[in-house]
Amino acid sequence: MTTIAAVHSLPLPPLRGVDELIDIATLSTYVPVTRRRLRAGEHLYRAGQRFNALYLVHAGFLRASVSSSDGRQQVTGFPMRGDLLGVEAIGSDTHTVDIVALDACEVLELPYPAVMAACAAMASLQALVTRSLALELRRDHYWMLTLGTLTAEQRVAAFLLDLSRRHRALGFSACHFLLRMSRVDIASFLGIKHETVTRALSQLAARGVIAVERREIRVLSPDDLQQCAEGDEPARCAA
Amino acid sequence: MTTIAAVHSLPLPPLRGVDELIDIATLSTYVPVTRRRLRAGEHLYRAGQRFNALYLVHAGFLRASVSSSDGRQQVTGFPMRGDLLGVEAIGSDTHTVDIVALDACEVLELPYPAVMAACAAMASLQALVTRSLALELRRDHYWMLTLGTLTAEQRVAAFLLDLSRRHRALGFSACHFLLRMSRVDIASFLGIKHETVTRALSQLAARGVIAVERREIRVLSPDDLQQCAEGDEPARCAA
DNA sequence: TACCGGCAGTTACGCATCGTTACCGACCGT
DNA sequence: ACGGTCGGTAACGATGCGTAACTGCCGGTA
Repeated sequence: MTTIAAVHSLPLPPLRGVDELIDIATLSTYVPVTRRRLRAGEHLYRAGQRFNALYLVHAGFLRASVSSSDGRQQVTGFPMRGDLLGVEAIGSDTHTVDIVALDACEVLELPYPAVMAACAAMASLQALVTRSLALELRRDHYWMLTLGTLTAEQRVAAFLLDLSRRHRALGFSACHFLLRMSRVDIASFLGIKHETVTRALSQLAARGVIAVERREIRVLSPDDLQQCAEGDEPARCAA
Repeated sequence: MTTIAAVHSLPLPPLRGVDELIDIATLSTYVPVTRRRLRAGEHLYRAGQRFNALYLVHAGFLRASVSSSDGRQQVTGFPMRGDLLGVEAIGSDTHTVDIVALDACEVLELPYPAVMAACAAMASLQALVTRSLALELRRDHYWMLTLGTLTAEQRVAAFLLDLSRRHRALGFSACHFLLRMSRVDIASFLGIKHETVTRALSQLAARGVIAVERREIRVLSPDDLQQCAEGDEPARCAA
């Protein structure tokens, strides 16, 4: 009621204009863009390190996480091609997030003072950075909603659905892909335990919604998966 | 080990430079700042509405929330003086968040195209907006960590601690304040049920850490509260 | 190639935390 | 005085956690 329920299109697309940003950045004489390769397990940067560059993911999959002084750790996302990393450190002098490559990655390093200087000269670049920041914020809101209101199995379904869509947006198959991250990583991201992730995957597989073989996922019925990721029970047979 | 555990100072301070931004904005001939008053329960804006301004909270307390098409709702924060609202809509043409006043509020409305135009002319204003965005992102990361790794009671303790610190940062008392939001709001924010919030508050009160009388909170022992909000059990007597 | 150790993943079982339901009291505005 | 909303408490039960054992894959090594 009231005006219209808040239906912001939730499964947010990755940053548009990746190539646009690449063009802008590389064409700019202000910004000396360097290409950096990472092997699986290698850190792009760690929390506490001095912040002096933004990074645009060009290929590969990564994991972002934060941790507290008492040792707790929380995965906050799984960046892939098109995502701009490091923006959360703007205004701080050190990073607050750990970024680690899950497989072979290639990122473009944009030295920070230079980027900001270029932003002052190029409104389009500034807009791109700001929009990237805002997009990230909306993405976080989506996951807060998901983690705050859904059960363990629904979270896993929502996670797969998100991965599926992001893969499609990058030109990969939406119904057959590889999980680059471990069960533990998924569990941390979703705020549950890794056994529960396994249980949920098995459950979804048992219902024929997906097929799982270790890290290989096949989405057999996207509609059912969508159903599983939503608020209410998907199949209430007899009650 | 490695470099040093990721200990980014977590209970993040509210945006510094509130008055700075006010000055910049009001002094600017580009931005026609208008003051807007809200009564308790009134919306500043709703998800789906056209995005055409940022808002700087000057006085009062508000509640931010997102919701999904299937009716789920999640409180994402409780903005107060110094917070810049609407930034998450940058790059979108409609809002994705609901903002409602919890008591009498006063906000400064900064028409959006004008602000961005002013940003182009004033690097300091641009920096302020960008930093505000990044700060919000780090705040979200902190709450993801808190909600993902702590038990219900620890979350409530962390919530009180955060409120306490924000009050102090604004010049209010850190050990005696009023909850402007209902138990249901707190529960939604923390990803638990309102009865559990009540239980946790009662439990903390029983231990003498705080005193609760409806919405009136007294922090009797800040250190113990801090202890309760941290990873491990605060008091392991015999085991 | 064959062996072996280690890690990731899976499954089962018992249990604790938190959700559910219900009821009651306090405060608010009309 | 009244009804409604909000808050507090308690009993019950289910979701998901902890532990533990087992499997299979992959690395190294001889």
